[in-house]
Amino acid sequence: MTNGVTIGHAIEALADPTRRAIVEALRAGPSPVGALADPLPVSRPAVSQHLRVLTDAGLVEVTPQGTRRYYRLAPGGVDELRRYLDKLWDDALTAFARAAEAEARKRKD
Amino acid sequence: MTNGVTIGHAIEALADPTRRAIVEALRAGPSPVGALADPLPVSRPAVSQHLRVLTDAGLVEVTPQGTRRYYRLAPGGVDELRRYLDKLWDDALTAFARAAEAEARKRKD
DNA sequence: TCGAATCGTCAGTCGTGACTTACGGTAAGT
DNA sequence: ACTTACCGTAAGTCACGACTGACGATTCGA
Repeated sequence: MTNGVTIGHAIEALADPTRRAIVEALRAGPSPVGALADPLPVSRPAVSQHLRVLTDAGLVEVTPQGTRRYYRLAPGGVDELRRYLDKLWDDALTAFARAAEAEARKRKD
Repeated sequence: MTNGVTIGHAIEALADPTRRAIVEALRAGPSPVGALADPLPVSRPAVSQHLRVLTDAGLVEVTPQGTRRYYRLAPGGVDELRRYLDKLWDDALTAFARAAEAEARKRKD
């Protein structure tokens, strides 16, 4: 798993409540920093730092446009996390099935 | 979104590297605490505390058996997180498509 | 019944990261 | 050119959580 670090970064990025709020806001579409910070209970520099973390994690992307920078969700980064959890869910189910089968076999004697 | 708190707990639980290592180990099947702590670079009490967090998040479940307690992945908890990311991915894609369409329309005049 | 094994909890330490204020830099409008 | 708006970065503070060591509880085997 060579990209496990990246997945770790993505999960750790989404772990912070403020960062999740930013991501939630970006679900509606691209937005500049000020508009993101406005409804949030933290300062604008704090949002800038969070956006930095989200960008490094590959979850958001930027497009400078005049004096403001529009941030948007990066489908690729989200997809990577999604695949990871899909695989984890698969393993959880097979482990569950295997345990159930072992239980049934033990009950039979 | 009444269960947003639970999802937050699940993501925050998976944010810790040690906790992710525990989850990775549980992918193979149920395991007692000692066997989980053995290959890890932390003490057994630390693993116990991590399992407590994972249990509260609904990601793992316990089955006491004699003096030892077998922990296993909880497919339901993982599935909840999976659904959340699926939806997020969906929104990211539609926002992306909408932005592309707007760009195309702007380019046309 | 007595020792050994397995585990959860408690109290305390310590590093990490989220936050604020202040500052500098860049682009648009007048 | 000068002002205004928007933004990233730096330095410093502070709370939270990950970890350890010690202790008590429970269960099984001798």
